[in-house]
Amino acid sequence: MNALSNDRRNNIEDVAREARVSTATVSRALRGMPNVAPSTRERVRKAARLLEYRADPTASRLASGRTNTVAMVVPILDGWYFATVMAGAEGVLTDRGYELLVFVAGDEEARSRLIMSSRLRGADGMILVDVALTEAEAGTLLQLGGPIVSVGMEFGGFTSVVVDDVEIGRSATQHLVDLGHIDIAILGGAGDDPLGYLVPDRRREGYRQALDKVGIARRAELTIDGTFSVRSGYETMQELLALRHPPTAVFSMSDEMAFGALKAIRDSGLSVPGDISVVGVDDHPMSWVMDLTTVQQKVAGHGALAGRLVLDQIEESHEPLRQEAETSLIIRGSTAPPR
Amino acid sequence: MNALSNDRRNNIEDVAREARVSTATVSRALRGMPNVAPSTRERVRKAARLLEYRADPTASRLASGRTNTVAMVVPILDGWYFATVMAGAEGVLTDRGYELLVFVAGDEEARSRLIMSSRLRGADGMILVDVALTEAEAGTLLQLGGPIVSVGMEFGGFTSVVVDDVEIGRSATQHLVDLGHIDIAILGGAGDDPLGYLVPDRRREGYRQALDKVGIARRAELTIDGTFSVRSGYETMQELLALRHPPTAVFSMSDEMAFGALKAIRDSGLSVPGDISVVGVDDHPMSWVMDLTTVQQKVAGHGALAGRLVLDQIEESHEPLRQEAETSLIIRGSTAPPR
DNA sequence: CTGAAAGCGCTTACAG
DNA sequence: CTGAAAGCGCTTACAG
Repeated sequence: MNALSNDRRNNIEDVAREARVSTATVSRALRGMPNVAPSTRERVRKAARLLEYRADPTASRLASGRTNTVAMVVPILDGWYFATVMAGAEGVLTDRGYELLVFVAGDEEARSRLIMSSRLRGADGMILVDVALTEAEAGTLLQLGGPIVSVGMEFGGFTSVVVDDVEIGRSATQHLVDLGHIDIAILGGAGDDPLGYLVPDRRREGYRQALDKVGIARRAELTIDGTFSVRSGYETMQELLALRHPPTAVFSMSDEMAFGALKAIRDSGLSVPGDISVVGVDDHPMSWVMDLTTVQQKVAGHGALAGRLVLDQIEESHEPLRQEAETSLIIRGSTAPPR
Repeated sequence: MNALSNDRRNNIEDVAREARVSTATVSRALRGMPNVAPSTRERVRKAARLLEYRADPTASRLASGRTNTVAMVVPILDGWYFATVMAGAEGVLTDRGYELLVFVAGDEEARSRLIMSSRLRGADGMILVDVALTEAEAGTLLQLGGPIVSVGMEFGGFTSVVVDDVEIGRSATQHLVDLGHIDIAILGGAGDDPLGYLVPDRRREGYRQALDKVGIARRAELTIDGTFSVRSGYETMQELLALRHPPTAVFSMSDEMAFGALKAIRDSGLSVPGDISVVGVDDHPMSWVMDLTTVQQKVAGHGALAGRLVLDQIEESHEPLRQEAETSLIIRGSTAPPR
C-alpha cells in the first residue's frame, strides 16, 4: 500500500499495459526524457491520465538514488529569523524541483539524536541554520558525503553563509558614538559559547573596536549577557536601568532583544530616543513599526543563497566555500544625540 | 548510490555478513522487534555500530509502505502564524517518530501544481494550514486516501481544527462596546472569498452581532477590507483616519494588522488608547510589547492538535472530525473608554 | 526508439 | 528464534 492511500493505486505496470509499451518506456515518456517517439509519449501520457497515475516517489528514489530532498535543521521553528531563512531556501528548492524536509534540533540531546539517526539520509544535502555542532557531530555529518551548507556558523569542510559580525557590532556602535554617546551598553547572547557560537563574541568585538577607536573607556557593567529574545531584552534592559549611571544608548544584538529593551525603557517612564537611544540588528518586520534603528541583514537572501549553494553542490559537487552576505545600517527614530 | 553519500555505504547485507545472521534478522534486531534472541540482537548491534550502518530510509519506505512522514502545506512560511502552527505540529510528529515535509502553495498556480504532482504521495498524511482548495482539488486530495487535517479552513471529509470566529469577532467588539465606544471600525481580510476563506466573514459577523445586540447603528465606512498584514493594517487605518468622523475604536482581525494600525494612529499624532482604542486577534508575541488588547488563540496548540489528529488517523484511521479550539480576550493597554 | 532484466536496500509473511 | 525468498515500484545500463 502506498503512502496516503488505502485502495490500490495504479502503478507503472498498469500504465505500461494500458499504453502497450514497457515500463521503461513509461518511465522515460513521463519524465520527459529524450529518445521517445512523440506518438508513444502521447499515448503513455493519455494512459497515465486515464489511470490517474503518479509515480511513487519512494520507488523513484530507491531506483535512482536521488531523493530530490534537502534537509534543513534549525534550533527552533517559530522564530522570525529561522522562518525567514527557511522561506528563502524553500523558494529556490521548489524552483529547482526539490523538497524541503525540516528537522528541529533545539538542544544537544535532540541534535545528537538526529545526527545519529538515519533520518538525514533521506536527503541529498542539508542546510544547518545556527546549529552548533560538536567536532564529532560535524565529522559524522561530513561522512554522510552529501553537501552541507551552514548558515550563521562556520565549520571546516562545510560551505557557510555568514555575515561580518564584527562589522555589524562596529557599525551599530559607531552610529551611537557619532551621535555623541559615551555611555553605550551592549545587550546580547552570552560569550564563550562552548559550542562555538561566535556571533555574540564577534558583535561584541565590533562594539569594542568602535569604542576603543575613539578612546571611550568601556564600563564593564554596560555589557550584559542574555539570549536573543524579546523577554531577555526586557530583562537585561531592566538591569541596565537599575544602574547608578544607566547608559544613554544601547546596542542590542538582535531586533527582538531591542523590542524588549524598548518596552523596558518605556515601562520605566523614560523615552526613546529622548532619554535612551537603541539600535538593533536584523531589520525584523516589526522594526519598521517600532521605528527601530537597526543593522539590516537580508535574512531571506541568506536562505536563498544557502539553497542555491546546496543544490549546486548536489548537482555538480563543488568545493566548500564561504559566502559573506552584506549588511547595512538603517537609521530610524530610535536613535538620537544624548540629552 | 545513496542520498548524502559518495563512497559506498554499508548496507544491511554487510551487517548480516558481519553478524553472521540473515538480513531479516538484522532488520528485526535493529528495529527492536520481538522474537530476537538477546545475544543475537547484541551481536547485530555491534556489527551495525562497527560498520556505521544506518538503514536507508528510502528502502525501508518502499518495503514497508510507510513513509513516516507528514506533509504540511502552508501559503507562506515566514509569517508568525504559520511558523507557530508548524512548530506545534513538529513537536508531536517528532515525538512520535515522524518527519515533516514542508510545501508552500502561495497562489492558485502553485497550489494546483502541488496537488497534481506526485509530491504529496511522499507522506502518510497531510496538514493543510489556511489552504483554500477548490472542490476539485479537495477531491483529488481525498482520493489519495491518506488522512488530511485542515487547520483554519473547513472542508467536508477533512478533519479540521478551527476556532469560533464569530465568537472572536463578537468578544472583541463587545469589549469595545462595554468600554462605551459607538464608532467602532473593523479592519480585516476581504469578504466574499471565492475560495471559501470564511474567517473574515465570520469575524465580521461577530462584530455585527455585538453591535446589533446593543442597537448601535453600523456605519458602512467603518468596515474596511485589507489583508492580514502589518502593512495593510497601516494603510487601512490611514483610510479610517481620513474620514470626517474617524472611529474611536478599532477591531483589527489580526494582531499584525493591529500593529500597523497602531503605527498609523501614532504617526498621525494621535494616541492609543487615549484617542483610539485598538483590539486585535492572535496574541502574537509582539502584542505584549505593543501592549495590545487581543483575542488570544493558542496557535501552537492548533498545530499540535493537528499533528495528533493526523497521526491518530494514520495509525488507526478514524472518522474525520471537527475540533474547535478555545480563544480568550486578553485586555491590555490599547483599549480604554472613549474620551 | 523500445524492451527485457537487473537492481536499488530494505521488510515481511511463511516455514521451520 | 531464524532464514530463504518474494516483493515494494520504480530507473537504468545494455542490447537491439
